Amino acid sequence: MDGHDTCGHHGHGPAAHGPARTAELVARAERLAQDLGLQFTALRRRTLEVVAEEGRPLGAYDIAERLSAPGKRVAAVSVYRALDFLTEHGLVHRIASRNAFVPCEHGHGAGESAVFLICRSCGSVDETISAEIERSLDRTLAQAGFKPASRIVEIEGECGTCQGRQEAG
Amino acid sequence: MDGHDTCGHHGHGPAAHGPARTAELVARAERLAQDLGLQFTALRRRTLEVVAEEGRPLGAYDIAERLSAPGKRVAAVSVYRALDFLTEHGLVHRIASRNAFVPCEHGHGAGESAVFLICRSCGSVDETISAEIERSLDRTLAQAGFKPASRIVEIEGECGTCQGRQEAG
DNA sequence: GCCTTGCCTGTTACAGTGTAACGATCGGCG
DNA sequence: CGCCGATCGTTACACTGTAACAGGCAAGGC
Ligand SMILES: [Zn+2]
Ligand SMILES: [Zn+2]
Ligand SMILES: [Zn+2]
Ligand SMILES: [Zn+2]
Repeated sequence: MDGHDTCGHHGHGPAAHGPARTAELVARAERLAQDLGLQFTALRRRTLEVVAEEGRPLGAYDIAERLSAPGKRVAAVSVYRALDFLTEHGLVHRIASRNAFVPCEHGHGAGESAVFLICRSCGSVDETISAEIERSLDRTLAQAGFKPASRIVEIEGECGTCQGRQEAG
Repeated sequence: MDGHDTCGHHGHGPAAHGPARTAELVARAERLAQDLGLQFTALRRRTLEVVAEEGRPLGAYDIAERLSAPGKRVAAVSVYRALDFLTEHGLVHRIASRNAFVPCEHGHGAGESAVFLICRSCGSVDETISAEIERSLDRTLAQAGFKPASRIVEIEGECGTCQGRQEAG
């Protein structure tokens, strides 16, 4: 019953989606690993937490920097491998137009594809699911005789919060 | 009356869209430059021709290589600038998921956004326009209070030609 | 216990993508 | 001529992503 709630703040600050969302995602990852016999390792967990706690798309090198400590440096290549795992299982999504990653906000199956609304002003990314868009796409693909495997739908523009801000300012 | 004709071959070979399509695109560019008082320079023209004559998405560095002659090397940065011009005016499109560029096949206005069907087997890219998808997207965006500026819709999968090929082979 | 196997991670090196900055060139205009 | 704007050449650099190889570690068979 949440739909596309957008959380009301849109990431105007580092607080992001909060620890609640993060814990939810981690729990989902643990269930998933349990069920499929996969390893939800410490690196994968920390990578997921970093992505989930940031309120905007993060590059792999940014993630590596956040995971690194003065004595313990995490190389970007390790982050890429963790991100491969997380994206394959739908825990994070890659934003192709930004070369960056965001946490999944919906727990959708592999069949449902998401629409990403990317704000040019504040950099927030909102993930929504629309059955109507799915149907339109499926119809067009069937008509063209094209068998889809993965879908990328990314809209750049201005989110509701930033529109109000500009009008008021 | 062409719609999404797909040309029947889907780029299975270097012949691409043929010189006819290329000339058509160049003519469109010249009209556009004439009307808006822009400069359709030699570099921009040659870049457009290279992209149009290839039957698959080309990277900027590939384009630079094709434009270079033994004594005259074209740097990638120049190609990027030419591509900026061409994409801004809808003559070529950038495929975000491939970091590559394809010629526009439709002459659509800035308002109409395209759907790109990218075949994983043969690498061809088919550009289609669907008013139905546009409407679905607009409705979803309006509902979310999001003001769109540009849209990216890229579907990866298998084109009709390659499906038939695999069944038959 | 010990060895093998598979998976994950660390490390290095490298290829590919994209941009910033500066200077030269060219054409239009007073 | 001198100025100005746009384009282009050149260099240098930052960012993104992958290949290849070595070490660690847990599980399972002997
Ligand atoms: Zn998701
Ligand atoms: Zn915003
Ligand atoms: Zn087009
Ligand atoms: Zn194909």
